[in-house]
Amino acid sequence: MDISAKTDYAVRALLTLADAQRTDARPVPAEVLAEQQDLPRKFLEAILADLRRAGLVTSVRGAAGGYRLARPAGQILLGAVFRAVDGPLAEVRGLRPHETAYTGAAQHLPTVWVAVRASLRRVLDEVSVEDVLSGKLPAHVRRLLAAEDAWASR
Amino acid sequence: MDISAKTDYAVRALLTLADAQRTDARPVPAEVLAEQQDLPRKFLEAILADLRRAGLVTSVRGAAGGYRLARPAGQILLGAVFRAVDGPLAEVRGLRPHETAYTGAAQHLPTVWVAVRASLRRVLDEVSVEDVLSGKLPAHVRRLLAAEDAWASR
DNA sequence: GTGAATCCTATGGGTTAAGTAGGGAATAGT
DNA sequence: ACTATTCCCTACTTAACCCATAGGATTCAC
Repeated sequence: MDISAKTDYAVRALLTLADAQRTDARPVPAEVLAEQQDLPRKFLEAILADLRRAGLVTSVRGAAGGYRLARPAGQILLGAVFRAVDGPLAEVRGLRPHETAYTGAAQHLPTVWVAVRASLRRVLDEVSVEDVLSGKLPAHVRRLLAAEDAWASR
Repeated sequence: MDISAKTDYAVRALLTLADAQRTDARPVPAEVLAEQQDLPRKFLEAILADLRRAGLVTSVRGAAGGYRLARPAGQILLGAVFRAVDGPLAEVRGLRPHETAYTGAAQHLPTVWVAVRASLRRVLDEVSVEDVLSGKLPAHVRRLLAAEDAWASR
């Protein structure tokens, strides 16, 4: 699982947007988002375009323009952000996990790939931008973090 | 999460190897593994070299040579296979999840990345080659698969 | 109309993924 | 000793992708 710079930037931009909207309803220019999280502005623009096409943000053109969350931060799931900028959560050689097929000793492998995807969904489709902003993650996610070596390398 | 062809091939080769060893102790040539799972032979050779360096298989050179599992299939975890051929399970812009650092609204983001990694570990570091071969996955993995839409796209 | 901002298309450089090619080194069977 | 088999190693290729950047066209508040 390589979380791309694109996805990382997208989440950070949305967090910054969510934070700004708590005190100010005006749209936030890409330039400001880029500054606050130290992101390359032109690249960020392309990412915001993806997020707009996916319906996660809305944009306002012209002077005093910028970006807004398309809905409350609590209703924007990280899974949606991943899919918007990087496509499906899990793929195996370009196939969706449930589309893979094998013969012989590898017969049951699709089950494993589907389980991998399901475990990603359990995190990404149940954590919202609001959750991350406030640091209050769902209980079952906190339970994952409680594993003794969750913060250690392997 | 893109599961690479390399990783896919590695797991399939190990499954085939485990299967063969249930009835025959002789080492299995790369050519045979390639045939049985329809993998490009030369590419597979490179992958088997990774697995050998990681201590997952042993090799025997010369006529009547081939590959063997370095230990019982029940003691080879998928996580080890992933790491052997593709490096760390999760990375963010080239960093390990626990090494990421952010300011401002993204403060709590490392927690999320660590949770993502933890959830992958819960599957990959608890399922062995033997489990996949027999189709008998651990209970908590089967529970993931029981989610109503585990097999559906999103 | 002017300046601020998004939107669109094109482009580039570097890295990686996936696979190929060719031959050297070891070994079992004869 | 010879031969066929098989692993081992280095180098190469080809295409795709990732991470941007450039330059302008369009929209809009004032």
